[in-house]
Amino acid sequence: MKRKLTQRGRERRAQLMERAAGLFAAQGYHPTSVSDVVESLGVGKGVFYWYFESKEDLFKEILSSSHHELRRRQQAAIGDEPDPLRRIELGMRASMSWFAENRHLFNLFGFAATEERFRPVLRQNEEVAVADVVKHLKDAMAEGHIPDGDPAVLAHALIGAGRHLARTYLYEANEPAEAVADAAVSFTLYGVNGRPRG
Amino acid sequence: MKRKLTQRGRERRAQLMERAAGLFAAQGYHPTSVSDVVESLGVGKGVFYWYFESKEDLFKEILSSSHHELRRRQQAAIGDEPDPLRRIELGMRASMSWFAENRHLFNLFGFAATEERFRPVLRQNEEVAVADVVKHLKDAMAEGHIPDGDPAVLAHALIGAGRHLARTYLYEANEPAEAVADAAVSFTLYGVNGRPRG
Amino acid sequence: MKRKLTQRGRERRAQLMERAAGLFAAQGYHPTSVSDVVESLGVGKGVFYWYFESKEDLFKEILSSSHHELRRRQQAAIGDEPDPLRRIELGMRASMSWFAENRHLFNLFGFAATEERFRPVLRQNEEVAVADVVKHLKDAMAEGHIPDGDPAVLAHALIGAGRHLARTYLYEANEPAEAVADAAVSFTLYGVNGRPRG
Amino acid sequence: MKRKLTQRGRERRAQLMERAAGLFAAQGYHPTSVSDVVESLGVGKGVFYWYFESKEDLFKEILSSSHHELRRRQQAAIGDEPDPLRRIELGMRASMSWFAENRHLFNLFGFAATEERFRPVLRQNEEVAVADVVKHLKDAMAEGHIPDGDPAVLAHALIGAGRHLARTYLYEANEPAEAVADAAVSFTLYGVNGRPRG
DNA sequence: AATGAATGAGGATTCATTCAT
DNA sequence: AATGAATGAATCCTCATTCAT
Repeated sequence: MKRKLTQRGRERRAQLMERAAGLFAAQGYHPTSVSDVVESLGVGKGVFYWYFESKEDLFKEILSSSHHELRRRQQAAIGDEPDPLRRIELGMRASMSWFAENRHLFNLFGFAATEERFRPVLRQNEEVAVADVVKHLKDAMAEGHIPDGDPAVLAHALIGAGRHLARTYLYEANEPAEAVADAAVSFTLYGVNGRPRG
Repeated sequence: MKRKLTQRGRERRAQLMERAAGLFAAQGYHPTSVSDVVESLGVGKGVFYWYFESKEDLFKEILSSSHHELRRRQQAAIGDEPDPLRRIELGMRASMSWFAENRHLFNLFGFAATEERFRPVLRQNEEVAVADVVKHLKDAMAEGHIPDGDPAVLAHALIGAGRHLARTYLYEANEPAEAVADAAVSFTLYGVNGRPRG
Repeated sequence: MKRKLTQRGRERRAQLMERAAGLFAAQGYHPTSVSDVVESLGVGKGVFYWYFESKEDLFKEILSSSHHELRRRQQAAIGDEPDPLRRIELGMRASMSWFAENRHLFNLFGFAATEERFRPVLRQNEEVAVADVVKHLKDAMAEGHIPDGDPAVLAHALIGAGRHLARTYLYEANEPAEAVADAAVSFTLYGVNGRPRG
Repeated sequence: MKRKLTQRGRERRAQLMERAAGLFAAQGYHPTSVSDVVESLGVGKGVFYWYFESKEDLFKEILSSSHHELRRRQQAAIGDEPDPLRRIELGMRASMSWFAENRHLFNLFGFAATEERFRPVLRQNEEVAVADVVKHLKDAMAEGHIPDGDPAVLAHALIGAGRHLARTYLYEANEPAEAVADAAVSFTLYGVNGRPRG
């Protein structure tokens, strides 16, 4: 598959993904047909299969490319900040603002978890995310900012907490991203340190 | 619809629901066909439509009847316990053990949230659950066990926390129900009281 | 099949036929299910198959028994009237009043003509009706009331005209039966004689 | 729906309609399945739903497009004939020859009258037909060719008579179209004038 | 790159009919 | 005579995918 795409081709592809993500989130993956997607863009069906191997493939692409995008946001926010705990905070804030802008994706990830064939993508996203955080945590430990411990467990907890807060307060309760980010950061660092810093 | 069912009929119906719930949880709602369900029971396709109006109807039935069952478990556990906080604790423990036995339902509820037509059922379940807890909380406030506050907010928090812990530790991490129940109870009462009791 | 039926049995059977005729006329033969019929009477499905071999059989029964009923009405009206032309007139008037009372059957006969399997019943009804009229016409010719001619052709014309007038004015235009009968009788005798009797 | 069709597409669509009309007429609407139609053309099932929304939709299309075709025939026959009574005659003759070529449609229209959902289409066809004739009748009255009267009533009578003659003599008795047309025209003009023109 | 057309397996649902009680 | 339950073929329709142009 892997076509070489022109600029225009890349735009078309992105357009299809975005439209599909919106429809999947609104109506569900299965209730949304490939026809729905292409018709809503006013193009023929061939277009779809020019850019994607299958509907399933498209969905997986959405899942992983969303994660890529989120990660780019985190990295941009972190820049070359030297303090590892501060890097974690910046990443968390960036994530929260991205979640806020992409609330509809919660449904997609929620759905993906219910079918076996999509779980591998979720797992892979997860691994990448954990590895990122683990890196900062190890640095923090090495530099003595936080007590030693299993960085993977901490990373999972941290990510899980952030995601849960996002889902609960951004998606379900519609709170402002700023406030949720504050809560997440505070909880995160508390948790990481084991107790409030005096 | 509303048929008069004999004993045998009620059993068949329950059997269909249980089998369908299992398949839906394992493969997803859409990928599971009505044929899958009836064939796995070795009965004709008509049987399904004798007991349910549609596949959608069956799924809604599963959602709400699961909630009914959970609630029966809570009520049985609570009995006529007079202390309202203790009632909450008993309810939480009962829920946790039910969650442990019905881990597969997490997938169903997760999926239900992704399609508009199923959300009303979820909302209704939620309302009932909240009302139950609110009752106990009001009693606890009236009797001076906990400070006054908005009982609905507390109830939501309590239920949300319990459900999240269950999903995280029972479903994803496979911890023993007992341990998770302890954590949930402790967290719950902390939260309710605003601080640890000395 | 041919069961020996008790009085109650005959009533049940008649009740089923009447209800079915009503539903068939209102919704169409195919869109009306056997379940519709029995449910609308609040009885089980077994009842239906106790009295009729099949849905098709029931419909044929309705067609031919309706015709029987009409014929009984005609014969009762004719009694032992000696004048053959008067017998035709009385038969026509009786038919018209029966048509008026059973307007809904037009739909059934109209439908029956569209499916091959029901046409034989219609044809048989037709033959009986024609034979009846032919008898009177032959008498009228023998007695010199009308000129000789092919009585079968005349009978067909006569029946066709009557039926068309009934459909047009009773069913579609909702005219009173009396008036339509007058028109039919007048037309009929005109036609038979070739010109008005001075 | 409303697709843009290529030449080939329009042909396919017409082919489907013609084949379906034939099968519906021969076997009845309900006994003819969508599979029957597509299989008899050796095409896939999806083709049907590419061109029609549903079986019901197709049937309605047949009903109204048949009427359109008949009307086109009438208009072609009438051309720019200036005499309104002559226009009616030409229309009647054209209709009769079209009826003769499309005898099978009698069954379809007969069936359509037996189910509520199809009656609106029949009614609409009727209205158009009546309006056409009314126009000519009004002209004829204005020009003094026929006495004043309610043109709608006359139009209904005229159409009804023509249709009945067609059904009786073309469809049931298989007479030649010419002869039936003569009879219809003669009857029609007699009727319109109230008596033969000297 | 893109379109209209076509495929055909698969899915939900209906329903005439039969069966056990 | 009658009921609730069961059967399973048949039906309409959908839709991911492919093809010809």
